[in-house]
Amino acid sequence: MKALDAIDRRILTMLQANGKATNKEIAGVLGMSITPIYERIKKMEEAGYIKAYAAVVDRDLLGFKLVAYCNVQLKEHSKEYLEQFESQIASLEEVSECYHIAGMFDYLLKVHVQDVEAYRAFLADKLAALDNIGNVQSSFVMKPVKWQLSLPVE
Amino acid sequence: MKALDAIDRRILTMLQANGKATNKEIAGVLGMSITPIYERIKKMEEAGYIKAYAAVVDRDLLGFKLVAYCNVQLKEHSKEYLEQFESQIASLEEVSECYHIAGMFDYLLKVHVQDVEAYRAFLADKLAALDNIGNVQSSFVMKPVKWQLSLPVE
DNA sequence: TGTGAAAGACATCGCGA
DNA sequence: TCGCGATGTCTTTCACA
Repeated sequence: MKALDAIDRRILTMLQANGKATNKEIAGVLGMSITPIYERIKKMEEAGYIKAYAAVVDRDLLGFKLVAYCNVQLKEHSKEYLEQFESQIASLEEVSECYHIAGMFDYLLKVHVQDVEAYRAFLADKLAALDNIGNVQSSFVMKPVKWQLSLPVE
Repeated sequence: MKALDAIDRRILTMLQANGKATNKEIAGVLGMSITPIYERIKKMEEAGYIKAYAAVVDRDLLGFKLVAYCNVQLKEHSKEYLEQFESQIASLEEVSECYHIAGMFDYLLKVHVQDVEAYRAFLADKLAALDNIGNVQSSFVMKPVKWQLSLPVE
């Protein structure tokens, strides 16, 4: 697929804001008929520009009262150790995101738990249970100031 | 709305994985008919358990080659300064997430930009242009190890 | 590429158990 | 609360400009 044009990008913006927007709605806003909208979306899905559609749930209502970002420094940095750590971390359900980062730490984890006690249990029983964990520094989210899934594609 | 039961949670799991899953598909998996699925989803939408539906786009394909987490320490911490910083940050399109955190810094920003130069420009022209910015420490994402939007609701 | 129309699938809403 | 059936809407495809 070629690069996206302005129309594709406007469609993406609308779908990021509302994944259930109908082709008809989009066509109406863009002043086009339904078919080209349908075909453009299909192509962007096939080309991977649109990776998925998802329902966004409310963390608080579902009882995940505590979100923490957890910076981790490993002791050993050989390839085997990194791969081992990554596969172990990926299997922890509390960890929704994990990045290998460049900076003062090796990995950054985003952790969702019910409360502070659950976070303590996560650190003590799961994270610290892994070999090779060096320094760990946690930041607790007190207030989300901004959260948007969408990227400014236009 | 009362608390979610096991069926609601299974529905949420499916919708988090695929926001376009049809009621028919879900009904089939859960061994129920379409109507109760439809009504349960409707109730979860109205009660706010489901906040939105969104298309998930591919950052890399769209040219956002650099993701950075940026820890910010402010100089002044009076209410007015915090509110001013938050409203200014929220208007920056590079910032997809911003949290007021407890820990070694005051705020954590997630920043999406095209490349390192764009990040430098963001820091120099936008972030540093704000009053009241003290210490700033950035971590660059080298490799996403795990990324999931969904929460383990079951 | 885009438009318009037609067929099929789905969401939505009564009614009954 | 759930299951079934009717209706309107959307998706999907096809012929054509």
